[in-house]
Amino acid sequence: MQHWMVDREAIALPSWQEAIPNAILLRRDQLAAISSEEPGIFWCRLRHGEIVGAIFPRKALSAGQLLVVLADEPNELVVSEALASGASGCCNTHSAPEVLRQVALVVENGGLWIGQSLLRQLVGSTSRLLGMRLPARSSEDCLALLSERESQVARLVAGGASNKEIAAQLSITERTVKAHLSAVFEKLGLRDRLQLSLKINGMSI
Amino acid sequence: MQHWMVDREAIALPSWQEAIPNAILLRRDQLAAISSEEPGIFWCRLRHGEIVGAIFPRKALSAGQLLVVLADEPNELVVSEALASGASGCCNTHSAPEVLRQVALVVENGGLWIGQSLLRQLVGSTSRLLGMRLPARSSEDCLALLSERESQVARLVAGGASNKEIAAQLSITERTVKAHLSAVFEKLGLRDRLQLSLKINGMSI
DNA sequence: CAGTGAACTGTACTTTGGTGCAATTGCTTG
DNA sequence: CAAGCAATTGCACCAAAGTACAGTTCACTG
Repeated sequence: MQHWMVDREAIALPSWQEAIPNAILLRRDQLAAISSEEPGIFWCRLRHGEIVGAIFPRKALSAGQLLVVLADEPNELVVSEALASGASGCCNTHSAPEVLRQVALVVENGGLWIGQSLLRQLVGSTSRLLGMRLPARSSEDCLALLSERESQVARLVAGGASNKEIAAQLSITERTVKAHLSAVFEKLGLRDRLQLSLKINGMSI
Repeated sequence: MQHWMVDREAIALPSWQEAIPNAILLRRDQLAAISSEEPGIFWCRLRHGEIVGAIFPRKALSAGQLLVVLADEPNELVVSEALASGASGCCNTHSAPEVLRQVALVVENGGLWIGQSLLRQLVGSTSRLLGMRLPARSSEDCLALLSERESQVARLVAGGASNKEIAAQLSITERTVKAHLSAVFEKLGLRDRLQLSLKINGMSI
């Protein structure tokens, strides 16, 4: 997988080079010139006071291209803004090489990565501010009609999983997943998994 | 590093055994008997409605001992409570072995681990509370990539329609609907109509 | 005019999803 | 204990979804 290091001054830190030796270093103004559709990860350094949305519009990313923000001064707001701008991760500019490699691993596999201290901040503020649940979802009502297992399967379907994935996740056969799903469709009066997804996610009756 | 699997019933899932074959399985009531100072990771399964604080007080952990919560029904509140109770990670009870190994790796190195979907929930709620908008590309951004006809088909799919229904609606062949959909999947990097629905409706990715 | 791209369609194929019928296990409750 | 329900799985079958390859038409543009 290709890695691009994007910096205002095109200055690569030693830790970056150690973590990802074969990364391509770019200045921001060279970014437009890269019209490649090649899948890979853009590591974008954010200096003091900058925000991602302004210098790396999310439409600049093709399918299969990911964005990780390296923040000089990481904090709650930077992380939120980065994630909202389509980044798959946000960590400190001066993170150790092992950490950067870890981030790459997680992000490549479709995960989100947030540094430990930042995560604690996020969790902390969420806990403090949350107090109670916001959405009295309609999903609660229909999930209540289902058995425990049916409910698990239904939620996984609602998240976009295939029968094969659900089977692997729950360590059961694909046939069993189908059995549970048929029961769910019957109980909720639905036609297929797409309608189930809409129901669980509160997008329809 | 030692691993302890702690469960109310001392039932080990196959995925756990595959991920960490040499873990020691414990019932919760056997926990007190373990007065070891040995460094390691406690994997504590949380069943429905349970909270960590009640069954695994943080003072039970010695220095060098870490706690990871395996939640049967992971959600925002469970994660918040787990992290607040001193856990270093929280993921789904039925996570795949590769995921569990990934978690172990991160946690052993002093990191915090939260599953991708949970993290998105956390970030989402934080963003909402901070007045930001996470799904900035819910409909418009990704629909902008599509042609007029592709966009129509995509919206109908997002509403739960089948190919046959879409064909009837637009007075074209079912084959043409499939052609448009394949183009949409290609452009947006999606796998099937369910993922498209989630994307259009701003429920995911 | 030549080239391009969107829209449209066909044949044929593979994969995934969903159902019907049947059977086993284990736990719970009258 | 018997009855019932939840969970599990197999086999077979059909329908729906999705892909590969190929082709036409039409409008627009350099």
